[in-house]
Amino acid sequence: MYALLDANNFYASCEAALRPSLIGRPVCVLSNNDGCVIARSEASKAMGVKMGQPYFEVRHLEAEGLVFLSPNFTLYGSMSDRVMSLAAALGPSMERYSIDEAFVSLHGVRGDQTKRARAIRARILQWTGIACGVGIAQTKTLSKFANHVAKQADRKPGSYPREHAQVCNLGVLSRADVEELLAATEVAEVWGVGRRIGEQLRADGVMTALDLARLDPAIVRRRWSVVLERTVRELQGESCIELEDAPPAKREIAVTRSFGHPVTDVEPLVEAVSTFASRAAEKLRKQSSVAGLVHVFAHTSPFRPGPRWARSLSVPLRRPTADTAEITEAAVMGLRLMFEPGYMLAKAGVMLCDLSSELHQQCELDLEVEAPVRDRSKLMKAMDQLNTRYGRGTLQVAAMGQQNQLQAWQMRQERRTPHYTTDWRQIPIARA
DNA sequence: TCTGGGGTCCTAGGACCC
DNA sequence: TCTGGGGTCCTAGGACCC
Repeated sequence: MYALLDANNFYASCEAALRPSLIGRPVCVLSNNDGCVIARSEASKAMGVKMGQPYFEVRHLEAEGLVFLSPNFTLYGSMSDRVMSLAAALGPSMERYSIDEAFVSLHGVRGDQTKRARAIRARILQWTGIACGVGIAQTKTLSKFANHVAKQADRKPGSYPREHAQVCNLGVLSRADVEELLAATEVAEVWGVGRRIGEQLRADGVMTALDLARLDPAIVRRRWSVVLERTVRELQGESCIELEDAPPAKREIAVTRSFGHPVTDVEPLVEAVSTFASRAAEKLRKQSSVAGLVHVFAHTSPFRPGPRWARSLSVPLRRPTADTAEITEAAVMGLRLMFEPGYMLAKAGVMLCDLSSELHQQCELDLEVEAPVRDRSKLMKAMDQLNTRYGRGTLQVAAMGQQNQLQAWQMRQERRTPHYTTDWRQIPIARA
């Protein structure tokens, strides 16, 4: 059995926990640069604000008392830590699925699981001010579904039977009762069914979660995919998706942002990309990985008229590294190579790919006896510790001058190590 | 004027090899 | 004069999640 615990309107709830005057009021949290709505309190949903809706479309609702807030991701992160540490009491192992959701294995947990979940839910609400819903069932997909029922029954009277509000345990229901709940749920609400597949399913007459659960997995595999087949099996009670209590290291790391105002010149872009690369390198070191490839991209807004421009470029690193300066240098290098002036750029980003374990890297370095590189690695660790303690950006790697960067890069090419296989002059410029 | 920022997995098709 | 077939690896793109 699995439990899925999910905080209600998480970012909006965090803000209300910090400022109790917001409780019960219509509140929306906006994305970076106040671009669009990324979280809504119940009262703001009732006013018709949609998830992801641009701020300028709903701004007029301020006059009706709707409060718009810029995001405070540091706050949400620490609130998440507190909620999760309390949720961990549900069972022997837990997977943090997102900032506001966790799957908990209930394997070996005895006694009344519904009662236990209600007690823990109440504790989380009392100690953090965050309200959660809990779904309990045989598989992850069914526990997601149970969680959906728990939340809807709580806030939309009449949607599902009242007794399932806040905590819904499918494990104690009869098969007929579970099917009744599935039949009352649109197919697109099922975890793993998105907009596209949802449309196709409806076109084929599969309207509810029960319709989907009654399909033959083999046919689903042929008609759609193995992914949807797994979803069907999970809805039928066959567990196909395991709990990942020790999350695998990320296979790629991205830092990307939309700009508050369009950017047309290369220098501000270099500054932005340097910041992204630096943040990405920090994330990389946090999971003790090194990257083999730096991917940098920039593009104009897809929503605005005017000439479109979108490019990206992959820069292979001489050797896998987690060094901020080397990664930043590669990203800026790539940016300068692909940049063309005269476009209103709306977004840019840096992605680190070909990630591998730092331990593996250490072995290679020991073989090479490259002391300066090991010292740099220690320097990076010290920098991360300082920045964790005194706040992000306390200590940064100073950007080298443009000419210096080009020269340094070219010099390295000339005396490149055997690990380096690609000549940057041959890197194709990808056009998107 | 103004439209988020991350991630994952799967598949199809091309390149390459024997 | 002749132009296969199967396996593997890689990449791009699509679909999904929050």
